Amino acid sequence: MVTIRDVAQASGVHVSTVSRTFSAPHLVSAETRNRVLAVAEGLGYRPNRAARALTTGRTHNLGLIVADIANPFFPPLIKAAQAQARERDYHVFVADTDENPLMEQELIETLCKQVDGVLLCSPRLSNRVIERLRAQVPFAVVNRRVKGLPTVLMDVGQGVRAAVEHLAGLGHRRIALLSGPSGSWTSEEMHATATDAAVEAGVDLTVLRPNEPTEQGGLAAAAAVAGSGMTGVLCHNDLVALGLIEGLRGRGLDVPGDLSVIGVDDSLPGRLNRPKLTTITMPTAAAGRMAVDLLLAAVNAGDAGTAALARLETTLIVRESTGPAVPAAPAARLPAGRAVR
Amino acid sequence: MVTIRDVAQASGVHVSTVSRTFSAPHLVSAETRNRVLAVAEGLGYRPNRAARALTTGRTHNLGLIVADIANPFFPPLIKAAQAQARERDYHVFVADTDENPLMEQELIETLCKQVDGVLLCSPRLSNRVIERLRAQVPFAVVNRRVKGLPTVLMDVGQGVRAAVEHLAGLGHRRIALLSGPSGSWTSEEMHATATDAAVEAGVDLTVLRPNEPTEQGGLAAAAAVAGSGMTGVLCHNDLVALGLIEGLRGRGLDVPGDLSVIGVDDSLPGRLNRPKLTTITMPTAAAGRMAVDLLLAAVNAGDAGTAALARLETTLIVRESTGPAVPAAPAARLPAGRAVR
DNA sequence: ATGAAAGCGCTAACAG
DNA sequence: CTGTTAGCGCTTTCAT
Repeated sequence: MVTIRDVAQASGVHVSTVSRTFSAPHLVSAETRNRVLAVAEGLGYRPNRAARALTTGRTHNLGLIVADIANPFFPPLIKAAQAQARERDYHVFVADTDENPLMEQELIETLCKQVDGVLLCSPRLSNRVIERLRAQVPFAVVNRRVKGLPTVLMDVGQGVRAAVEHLAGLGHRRIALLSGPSGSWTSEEMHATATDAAVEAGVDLTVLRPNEPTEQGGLAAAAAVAGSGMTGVLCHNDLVALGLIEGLRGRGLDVPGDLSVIGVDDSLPGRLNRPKLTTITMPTAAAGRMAVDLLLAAVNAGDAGTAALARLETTLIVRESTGPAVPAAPAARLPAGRAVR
Repeated sequence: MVTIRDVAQASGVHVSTVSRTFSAPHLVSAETRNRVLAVAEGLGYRPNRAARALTTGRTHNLGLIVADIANPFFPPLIKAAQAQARERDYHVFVADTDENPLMEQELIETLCKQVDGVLLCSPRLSNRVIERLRAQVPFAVVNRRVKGLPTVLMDVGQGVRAAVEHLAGLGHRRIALLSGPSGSWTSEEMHATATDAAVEAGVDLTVLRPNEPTEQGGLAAAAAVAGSGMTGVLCHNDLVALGLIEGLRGRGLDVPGDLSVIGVDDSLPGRLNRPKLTTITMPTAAAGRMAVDLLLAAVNAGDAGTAALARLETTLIVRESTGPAVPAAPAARLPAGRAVR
């Protein structure tokens, strides 16, 4: 292993000069700097960040904790966060908690010594625990409100409102919300906004909860939806929507012919599905970048700065899984298109 | 920050005793050990891994480098690798190269000082460079053959052979291989095996290459496939297959009615698609676990051990995107089902 | 602008 | 079994 000492020796200067060449180049004469740089290059020298961390207290590492790497919601976020971090000369540890709060806590505690900050994505941990842990290491949070922490929220409410209006506009009078796990900020937000929007649009909303946030959850919910008279369904995410469509199909129901289904995430499976899923985009990549920047800002500000809160817009993308309502029961048949409102 | 020194002071022993309590407990009397442990617990002491690394030379970190986190092939592998690593008390840096070899090299070089080993997944780097870099840090490789390096191969050949036989059995006489980027081990392997298998099965194989390994690549290839007389297509991965199906559909061609399409990966989008994609499973999770274990073995053996090579089996999963061949041209109509062989 | 020296948190011989 | 000491690679005063 080639160290700062080797470089110093080979270029005939003291170690501190080499150190400065890398961490405070302006304090070194151009001539010396170039010589040192050349020698370092030749020797293949790379600063040891761990050793540097020991003196500076800065590891230049970040921790990124997610519930489930394999959930298609996360990869774009991870990718963006990791890219943004590297842009800022940070490396990132990625850890998966398997949706387990204890694992999450354990992870934070073992990771915190090697990172300058931790990014929590849709954490399952209680706010209480997060607030306690926060003494150990700076946090930033995605899709969760924790008092005083830098936060990035993907404002699913906007999209939900648009989705409800879209369904109402297509003549759907009875709609369902297939809610996700309770305790999730996104779930609560969806629930609250959908309830409001339904009242405003004059449609009837039934909340079915909680559902596994997976294809299985959607599949299982098909039983409750089919034959219930509800013709429009807003699902917790694309996976649930896809599962629901599958389950409905198994019961001889067509989407969008018989029912309209909307997902959330704008994930790859939804885009590739037939019918292409009408969905609410979650700006996951932007959230990842943003969160890294807020986290880094918090890290560099110490406890000084006020915690930033970024709300990212979501929008409804209308594709093929929604269409005009077809009354299931002998109800008044409405003209196709915008019947209500 | 609470250090080993604080614990030593508070429990009335010397720092080295505290150190031993954590890194070599058997060298400390039960009584002392318990006292130290209790004090440490009370103070919330956590060993600083970076500092430890400085003396031991072991960081207990691993680097995991992939071409594209958002490609659905990788997340299950990342998840499994990361879980396995944690099981062994290792943390993992995850980095995305954006399919860029230079980025890959740069990443390896900056990461290598903070990790005990690097896991390269489907690397885009040339073997020459990898072999040079290997002096810096131990490697393990997934889906690439590099002389002397611990390797995990997902033996796509088995699946490809089965796929070709499956198509032949369904009466397809002219089949296409939508190959991926050249230089990829998996691509080459698919190419070689498909060629062999086609000869053995007595079918005509046309290789279309190279294609972007994405939905777009498949979509673009639809033009070349439609009306070519080829009725069975084996694609580089599920995404390509899905794109192809989409493109075919746009040209009024039905899958599996008019053509049969097979993917590779058994990814989520393929499972959720209609028709459900016939595909070759890639045991990505197993590969991730395995690769971590081989890497750790290499790390602990120094340069001693012989480089292990693990070949993981792949198998064909027949779902809905393949069916009996329907001769496009006035060829002899064969009985449905297994017509050939 | 550069050198000297101390020290970050921890481990690893070596004594005792 | 425990204390002493030196040092990992690097940064950072403080001198010069």
